[in-house]
Amino acid sequence: MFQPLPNNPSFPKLEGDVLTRWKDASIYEKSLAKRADAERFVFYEGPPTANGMPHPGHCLTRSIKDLFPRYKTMRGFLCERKAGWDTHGLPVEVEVCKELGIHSKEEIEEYGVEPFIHRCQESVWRYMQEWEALTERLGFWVNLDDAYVTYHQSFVESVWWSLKNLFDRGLLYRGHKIVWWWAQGGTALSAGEVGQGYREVADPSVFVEFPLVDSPQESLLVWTTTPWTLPSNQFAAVHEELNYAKVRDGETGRLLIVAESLVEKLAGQFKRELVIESTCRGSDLVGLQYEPPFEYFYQTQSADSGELLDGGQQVLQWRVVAADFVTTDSGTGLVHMAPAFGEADYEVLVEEQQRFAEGQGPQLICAVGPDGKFTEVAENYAGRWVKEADKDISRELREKGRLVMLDQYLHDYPFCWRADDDPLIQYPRESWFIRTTDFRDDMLANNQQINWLPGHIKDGRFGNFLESNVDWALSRERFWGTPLPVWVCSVTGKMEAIGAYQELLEKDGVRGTEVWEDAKSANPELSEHLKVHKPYIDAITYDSPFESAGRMERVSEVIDCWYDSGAMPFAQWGYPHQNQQEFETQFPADFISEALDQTRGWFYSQLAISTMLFGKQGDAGDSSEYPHPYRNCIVLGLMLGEDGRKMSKSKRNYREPNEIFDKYGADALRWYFFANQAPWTPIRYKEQSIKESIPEFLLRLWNVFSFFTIYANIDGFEPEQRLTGNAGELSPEHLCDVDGYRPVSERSELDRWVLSELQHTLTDVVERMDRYDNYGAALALNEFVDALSNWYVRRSRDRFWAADKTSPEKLDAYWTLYECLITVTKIIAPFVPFLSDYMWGKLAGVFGERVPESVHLCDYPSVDASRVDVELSARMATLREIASLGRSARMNEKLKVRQPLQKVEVVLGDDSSQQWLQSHDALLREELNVKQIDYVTDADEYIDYLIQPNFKRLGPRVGKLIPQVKAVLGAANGAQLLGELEANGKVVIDVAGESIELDTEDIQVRLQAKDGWAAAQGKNSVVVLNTELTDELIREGYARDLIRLIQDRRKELDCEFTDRIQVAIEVDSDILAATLDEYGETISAETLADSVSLGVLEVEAVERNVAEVDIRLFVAVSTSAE
RNA sequence: GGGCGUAUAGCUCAGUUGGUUAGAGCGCAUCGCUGAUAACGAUGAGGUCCCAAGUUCGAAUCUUGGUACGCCCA
Repeated sequence: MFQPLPNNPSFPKLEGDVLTRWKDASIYEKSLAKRADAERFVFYEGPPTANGMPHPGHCLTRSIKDLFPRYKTMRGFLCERKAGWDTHGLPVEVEVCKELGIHSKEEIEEYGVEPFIHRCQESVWRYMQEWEALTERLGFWVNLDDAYVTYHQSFVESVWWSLKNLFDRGLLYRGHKIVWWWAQGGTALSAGEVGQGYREVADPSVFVEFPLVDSPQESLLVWTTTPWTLPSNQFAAVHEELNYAKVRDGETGRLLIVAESLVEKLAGQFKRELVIESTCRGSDLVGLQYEPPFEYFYQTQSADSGELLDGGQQVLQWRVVAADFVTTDSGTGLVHMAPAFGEADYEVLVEEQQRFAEGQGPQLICAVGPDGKFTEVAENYAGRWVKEADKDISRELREKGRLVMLDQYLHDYPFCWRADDDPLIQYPRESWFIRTTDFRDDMLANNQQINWLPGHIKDGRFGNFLESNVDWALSRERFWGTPLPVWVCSVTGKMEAIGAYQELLEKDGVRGTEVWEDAKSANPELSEHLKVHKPYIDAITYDSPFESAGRMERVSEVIDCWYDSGAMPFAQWGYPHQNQQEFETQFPADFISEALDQTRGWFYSQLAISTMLFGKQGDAGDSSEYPHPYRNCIVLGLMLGEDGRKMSKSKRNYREPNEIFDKYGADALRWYFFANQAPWTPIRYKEQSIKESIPEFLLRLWNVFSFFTIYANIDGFEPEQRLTGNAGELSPEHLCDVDGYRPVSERSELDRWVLSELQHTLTDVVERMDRYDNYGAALALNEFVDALSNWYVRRSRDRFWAADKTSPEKLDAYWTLYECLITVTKIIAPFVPFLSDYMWGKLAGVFGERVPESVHLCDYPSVDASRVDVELSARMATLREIASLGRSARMNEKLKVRQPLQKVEVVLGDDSSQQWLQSHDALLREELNVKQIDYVTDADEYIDYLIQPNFKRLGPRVGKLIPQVKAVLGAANGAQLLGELEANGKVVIDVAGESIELDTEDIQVRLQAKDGWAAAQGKNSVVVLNTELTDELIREGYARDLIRLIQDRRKELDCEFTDRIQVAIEVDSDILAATLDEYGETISAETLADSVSLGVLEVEAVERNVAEVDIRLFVAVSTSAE
């Protein structure tokens, strides 16, 4: 016997019970053990960081990350799921700084790097419990006990190994990077931090003349909003393709060179006449030398020149160069270049350097120190904060006669998010780079083989990003990160990279290890992993192999934490120092998924590192075939709040995951994620939508499930008694020998239909899930559950309620529904793992140990194509369409279903199903409440046959004639044409002088009900009602009205359904009185009434209305059930 | 400024290689059911498929150009 179900299911509670069972019985571990020898499906966990609270976006990624591994496991693969944690980086440091109430790097150093690092390491786990709780509550099966952690020694050493590999191949180098620099704090800010600090300010807007060396009365006119960068000017840039004009300044009489298209605009701005004297191309200007606005560098370097690679000499700087980014949107079409203070400017410098022979090109000049103040070189401004010097610089330029115009310019400019008043400046810092640009083509080739979902990522966002690849700026001048494993010789400056801690210890003359040992003995609690971190690792030095007097000391930087995460495919195993085999069997990943924001993050870092190490040019592995390290990648959309805007704690525009779990449950949330939209569309996280996934799917399934258990128990349907021995996984092959389980072919059509639909659904789901299309799969499932509930169960009620508990038909119904439920339970297991396992527990649990203890230990049902009956499916669809059309026609005629009708006539577009439909008359009669159904072939009376060409078929054949074919067919006598077609198998029509032969496939028939009939038309059929009502039919209708009113009243009176009642009706209507007379028995039987009479009872009367006649209804409860 | 994406019913979203009646859920209206019942079902109203031009016999779908919004980058 099945365990009775609670009346009102509480999904959250049920999920709690399931979770407990999973944990107590180690179901996850068993699911892996079962596949121990199976083919692998490799999944990589993109490590989240546990020093922030998990939010709804993480629920989405974790749901998707759970769905496919569960699915693949049930499909027979071994899918290990190693968790991981991203633990390094600036966000951790910032958290700790907040705690300590400090900001700048200096303050951290004052506080002490050592205690600071200790705090970072502790802080990393701050929200660990919340993360673990959420992971578990959501049903994300992942091995948290064996998680990889990016600060762990083994992980760090793997990263070192990879960096040493790159270093040894000459792919790691030092260069400059222009960063957003917080001068007061002495630190660079990440893009994210910079983005937070933009605000609108007014900066000076200056137009400055750069007189040409060879023609001092002519000047280049440039524009800048940062006058303080002018002393560090090195070039002026033009666009080669633009037209430039020499204009006479009406006020000074000087010649200015500006973009031609801007002359008018500038004249207006300067409020002076600018007369064009001549024009030229930008390319004509390239190479011209000019005099920069300040002398500081010019006075000593103006004559410096170098040897060009393609021969000849050229002056190094203060000349015009070409650059593509020059536009005429603002400014003058000529751009002042100070490579120290702009990334684009710096790139120009690098390009220029590359034109010269090694060591001969222009060097970066910079008149500003890291503190944001002018250095000694800028004589009169030395020691002044750059922004504050803007005014004086402008004044000096005016005095020199170089300033054409000074104005104010409103724009957005970044400030430090930690110190509102400090504007950031762009500033060059020395930095380590990885030469990823050498691998651009390899990465592109690798990318081409990746299956991206959605597909546009490949050649869109991600492909474009790879196309415009620049070298990876790897180093960070920070504290909590993987130390860059490069040691420098104190004498020669030569360097080498170290690939493991042990390797370091084995160096000659190694010293400094005691710093860690002392710290550890002073505080034995310290994590061993810290010894590979700052400051301990910095203390370790060794004898230089390059110079006997030299010592090797580590460079001070740590690395970008994106490198850590990108290294996880091998670093999670500590490869190659250990676990070689684990790495090899778990590389590359079959499946990963993260949100769109990881395009330049984890998706890139993984691809880049893998391509460099294991790709065609790599030497670290067996240059596996592309793609690696991941084959399929679902890129999730961003998650938005209730209002469609960014989720924001302060706006409170979203619900906390825990609140959702408590109110609706994890399955509701998961189903909402899987079944509401393609996963890559930006998802609106709305409580209402999550709530709605319950009645839409979960509850509907639950109701079928509940219906089954109730009646199975009433009827004593006990599958566990009928099946002896091992029950397998209750698949068809195990059920087929069971007592009372008839072969499907012997069962009723409805049974065969629903089982066919089930198979069809399964086929669809498998096919879609294999393509990583969870949305399509969920839609198919939803449709099946709807069909099961609203057609199969509804149409099978009679059999479930039949008195004969042992009839084969009744048993068929139970076995069919049981099988459907069992199979659905398995199919939905990866989607809604809680409800499915709960259902498994109830439905299969009756077999005790003869079946797997959890649905998650089952195989995914296997597709049995022989059970799919396409014809039956189509016929049933037509039947359902007819039923629906009948209801629609009644609605239009305002003939409610309670009113019986004598007859409907059904016209079929295609009569091949007619016989079959006729054999289901009873069903249709009941659905439509009619006495008789006629199938009509000659239906000219009711309908027009609209004949249309089959466009898809005929289009290619007749091309331009299609409109005329359509017209000819439309004008033809449809019935006649069809008759001819039927008789000859073809018709010939004349169109524009050509005869075209058409067969049945070439046309499509549409039925159009004629006016004046109570008819409704569908795709395949038309249903015409006979609306003529006899007194007899009317009385029958009234009887049903009365029954309903009485039932309503019973409900109002809170009757138990076994309560007997007495009914009296007071009415002034002959026909109603006659109805009562005629149908008294029926009414009594339907309403459990002991008596039904005309008149009154000594109880409260209710006013009601039947057929627009007022009645007073008396219902008295005569006995109560025990 | 560049790249990518999105725009379809009141709301949230589907729409399969272009095929002539564009779908679902929610909401709304009407009706039904009352032995799955604090549920459920049916039917219906509701659409210039953002705009414009083009390709085509035929465009929500393809092309181009706009507009709006989002994300990434500068």
